[in-house]
Amino acid sequence: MMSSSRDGRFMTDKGHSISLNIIGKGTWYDKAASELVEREKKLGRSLKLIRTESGLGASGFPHIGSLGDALRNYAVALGCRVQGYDAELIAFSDDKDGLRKVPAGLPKELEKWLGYSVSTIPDPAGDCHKSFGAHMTSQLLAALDTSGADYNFMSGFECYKQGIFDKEILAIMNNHEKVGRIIQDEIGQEKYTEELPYFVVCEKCSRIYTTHATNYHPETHTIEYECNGMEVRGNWLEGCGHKGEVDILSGNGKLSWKVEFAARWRALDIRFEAYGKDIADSVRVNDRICREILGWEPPMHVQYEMFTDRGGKKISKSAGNVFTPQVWYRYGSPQSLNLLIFKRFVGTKSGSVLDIPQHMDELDDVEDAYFGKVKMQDEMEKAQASGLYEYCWMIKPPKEIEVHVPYNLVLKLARLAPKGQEKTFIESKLREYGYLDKTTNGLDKRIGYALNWVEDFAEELPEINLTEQEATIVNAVLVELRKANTPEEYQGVAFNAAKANNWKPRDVFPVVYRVLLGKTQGPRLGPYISLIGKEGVISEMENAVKKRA
RNA sequence: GGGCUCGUAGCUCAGCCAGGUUGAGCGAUCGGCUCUUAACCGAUAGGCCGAGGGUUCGAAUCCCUCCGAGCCCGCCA
Repeated sequence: MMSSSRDGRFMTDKGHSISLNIIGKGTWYDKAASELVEREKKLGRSLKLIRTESGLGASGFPHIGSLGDALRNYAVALGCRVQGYDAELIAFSDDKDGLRKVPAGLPKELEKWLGYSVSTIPDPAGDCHKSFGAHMTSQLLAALDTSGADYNFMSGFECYKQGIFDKEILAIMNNHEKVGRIIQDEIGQEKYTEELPYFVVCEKCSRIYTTHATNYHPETHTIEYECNGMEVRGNWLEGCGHKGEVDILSGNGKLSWKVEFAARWRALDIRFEAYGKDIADSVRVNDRICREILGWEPPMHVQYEMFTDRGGKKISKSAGNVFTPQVWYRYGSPQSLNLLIFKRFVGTKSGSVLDIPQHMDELDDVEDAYFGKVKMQDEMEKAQASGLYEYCWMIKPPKEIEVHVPYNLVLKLARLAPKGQEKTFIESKLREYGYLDKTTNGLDKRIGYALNWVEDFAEELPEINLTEQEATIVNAVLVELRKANTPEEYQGVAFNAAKANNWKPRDVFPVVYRVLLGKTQGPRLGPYISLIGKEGVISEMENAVKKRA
């Protein structure tokens, strides 16, 4: 039935028409939200508030992937809002988890805290937060704030303390044999056919990962445990030997991950959770626990690929040189990082600082689509690009377009810019190239990002080792330069030097640029010398010649 | 052993969800920007979309099989 002009190419040459309805803003998130709403309707659940969830790791520095998980889940909540439903992201901190490994970059002394809940370990950065876990979580929450997301924060530690999961804990413990069978059935892990899926905090040594819980007493809802040690990430944590019995509703422990998601989903009424493929097995188990033990249909899922660095290796929370959102924000805008995260829901993507220029430019492209600055023949294509832009701004896009300058151009100018006059130099060049004709909105920020980049990734200037002939050339240029006094005259010095000695200009310029910039190419000399100052250039050239001698 | 992703121009990738004449950036070649260069502008070259089958009026796109590359899980959380 569709054949109006706005459907463009969807009318085929043979006259077949294809129905096309753009869902929401036309992005993956709109599609997922739409499916989610349909699913909930079929299940007959309330649509008053649709909750999505992201687990916030609290045992290491949050990296780009941690933010990616939270933002993908947030975007589905946004998609629900676009459809007209109330929705929110639950940002759930896994701060009841124990410390399993000292994160790279932190002192070895922290090893004494291995096995303790991260909420009971002091903040390694000093007194800025009340615990190790709180410090790590706050980093991710800060990134979420910068990204523009809103969320409902919950602490696992507090949830256990307040008894939020009591009903679920009881249901799981009362059926722990069936739970053990499900785990074995799904992933072949036999551990929980013998043990209870609950980690007790040892009453004597206060550690959570050294205890084994074996006997459950339903009438008192207590479990017996023994602190006899456990292997954690290849290291043996020796137990203190204590034997005891605790109330599982006391908050003195936590559910194993193999069953905790399920408890969270039902207790917090979670309807959607995207997850990285590294925890695919746990999610599969939890789906069955949720359905078969808790009698509640688990949330809709989407599995996505892990972020990888340029070498294709997983970015690990505990590996060194963690690529955190804060690092990205130093060289690129929050929206450009949102774009990296949002542009594909499931596919592999690299998460490297090297991607920042590309994403800054790509954001300009989708901004053009949103503001109608580019013609797109296809309604769907246009909707997807401008929709993506809106999601990058969390559906609150700015009213005015920003200045668009290729990031690599600003970088190049930033590299060439004379010290102390970076901003003036870059701005004047960009004006010369005609980039600032329409607006300078956002220019300062862009220059700032590029300057940060150059400051942090400055390439070592290669040793300027002039040959005898090159030294002669430099000396000849020096002769001319001493006579010159205006930008116009500066511009002529290389040519005059060439003429006077019967060289070609192309023999002279590379040498001059190498002395001044360490490269064989560079900006127009006249204005550049005038910006740096004649005296500075003369002394640099003299030094280069002197070094040779 | 279980699962996932990718394979499209010399290179890096986009397009695939929701089928309708494959695009971009870089690189290459040539030209323009009143003298070299960066940048910018213009033009040209370059792809049986990994292979084979299926569905369809029509497949890079959906389904199956195979080949190749990579990742996750197979401790624990």
